Amino acid sequence: MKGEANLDNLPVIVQMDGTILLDVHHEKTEEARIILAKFAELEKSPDHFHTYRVTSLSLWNAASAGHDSQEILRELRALSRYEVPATIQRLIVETMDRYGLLELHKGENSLVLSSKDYLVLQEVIHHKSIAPLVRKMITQNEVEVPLLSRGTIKVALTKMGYPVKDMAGYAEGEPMALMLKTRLPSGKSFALRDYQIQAAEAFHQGGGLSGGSGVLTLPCGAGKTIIGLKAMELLQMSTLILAANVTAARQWMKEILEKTTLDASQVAEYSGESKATAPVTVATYQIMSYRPRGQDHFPHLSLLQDRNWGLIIYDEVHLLPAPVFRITAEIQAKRRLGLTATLIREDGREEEVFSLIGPKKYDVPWKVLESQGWIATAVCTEVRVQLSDLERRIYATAELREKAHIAAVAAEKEDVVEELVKRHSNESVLIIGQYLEQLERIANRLCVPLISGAMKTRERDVLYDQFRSGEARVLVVSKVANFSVDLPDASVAIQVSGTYGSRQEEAQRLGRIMRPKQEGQLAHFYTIVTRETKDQDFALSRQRFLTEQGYQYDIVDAPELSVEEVH
DNA sequence: TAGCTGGGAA
DNA sequence: CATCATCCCAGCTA
Repeated sequence: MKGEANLDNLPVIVQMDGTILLDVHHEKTEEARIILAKFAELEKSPDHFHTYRVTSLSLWNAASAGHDSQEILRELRALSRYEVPATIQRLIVETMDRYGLLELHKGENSLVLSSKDYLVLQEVIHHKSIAPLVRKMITQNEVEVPLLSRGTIKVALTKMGYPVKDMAGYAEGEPMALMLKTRLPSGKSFALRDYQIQAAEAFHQGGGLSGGSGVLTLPCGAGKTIIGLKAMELLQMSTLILAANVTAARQWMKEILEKTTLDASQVAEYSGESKATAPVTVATYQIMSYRPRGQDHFPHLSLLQDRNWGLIIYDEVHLLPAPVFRITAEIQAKRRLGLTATLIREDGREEEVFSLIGPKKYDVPWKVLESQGWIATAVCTEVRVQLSDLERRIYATAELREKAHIAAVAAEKEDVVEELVKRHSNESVLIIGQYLEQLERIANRLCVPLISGAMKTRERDVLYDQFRSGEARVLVVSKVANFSVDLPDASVAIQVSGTYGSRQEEAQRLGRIMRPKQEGQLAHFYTIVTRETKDQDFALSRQRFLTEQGYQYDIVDAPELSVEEVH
């Protein structure tokens, strides 16, 4: 397996079982990564070869984003060291070509499920999950399905491997005139970036048919809100926006008032605090999924149907809770836009996002935005520490569930934090972790403030302001860092511990330092990991998403940290 | 009526 | 795999 590096070699090896190996030490690695990201998911990222896997979903998303199977094959062949196995070529072509084999159209007071290939249609309508939904045959190639089954049938068809292209169109919502401003209240001129326009148009194109529902995946800091506003401008219809928390909801309202011609009377917040509605209403996921104790209905969920929305925006669609999925299945005639930095859900319900919100319409790899200067160039480093002898003894005898905790709060991590803060003595530093006791110790040792969930919003704001102005250079933050939109940007982030293997958490945290820096200045992301423990497994799993996006982690052992670094 | 606190959910 | 978040509501005070 040792790379007898012949420079003419190519970086990719496609194996018989459908996994794809990527040689990490090859001049074409970065180029290959961008291509693989279109249609494959990164599975493992050990030191020398990264493993990708093509899944049905990754291929259908690729198909939906406008790539065709021949293009994918051509690019894959051009990167492959050996011939791509015929079975894998066939798998890619067959899976991708299945997307669009079935279509859903609008009929008279019903839906029409059709296929060019009547055998495929026969096969699916006799399946036990589909058969009860079929009302009658129309022709050999078409069957009638009730309007109300639109969501159910899409989920069922995806599950059985035949994703249907939904061409049944949308209900026109209540009209609402708005335009994006070209000059902001501050006096600054305002224009969308090319990729923002492309993303909004990728969502909208096809107008009433295939366009109008789908997901856009863009890095943190790429301006997802602005793309949402552009979609609203393209549609000119009343809009319901669902956000992950109240702060994010208010951020949307602020941006709408600042960047569009809508005024305050046309924008409302629907949350625990305010139950207002308006042509543009912003609500939280939590209020949608609120259920009084002991009852089985969701009193606020009807907001989705109460008004004649022309568009529903699902911000951070990877966080969408189960009840909202359920109701979304019932409102498939409404246009839906999902926005996220990652399609990964830690609960594995990616298929439902695909079926019910829509397939992926557009994405930009982080590295591409980095090369265009829209986000900072980040250097990721994994620093490995060891348990002390005492800790090791405790670890050895601890119960499985205790082990992760012990490894995560290893004392040596705190030395490393101090060292890193010293090294970046002229930069703003965020120290992010999960265990409060550990964070408290770090804050005390460095004499810097700690922000945790227990701290009142008002107090947090004071500290955020000090951090922004440079009065405070270092902040220690708990999981609030994962959600708080108000958390100021920094140029260095140090992660001391994280949730199990949450990939999206890692992405959020890196996002904290992604705002473009002054000429030539780099952003630094450190993650501190305890060697030979659970901590290391978790770290690997967390890093998968960013590796997929083209980031590489340099691995450094803690004692060597003080050695002069070359950057 | 606003503002705080505590419980419960997932 | 447990922990720490968040949000929503009810109930209290003034």
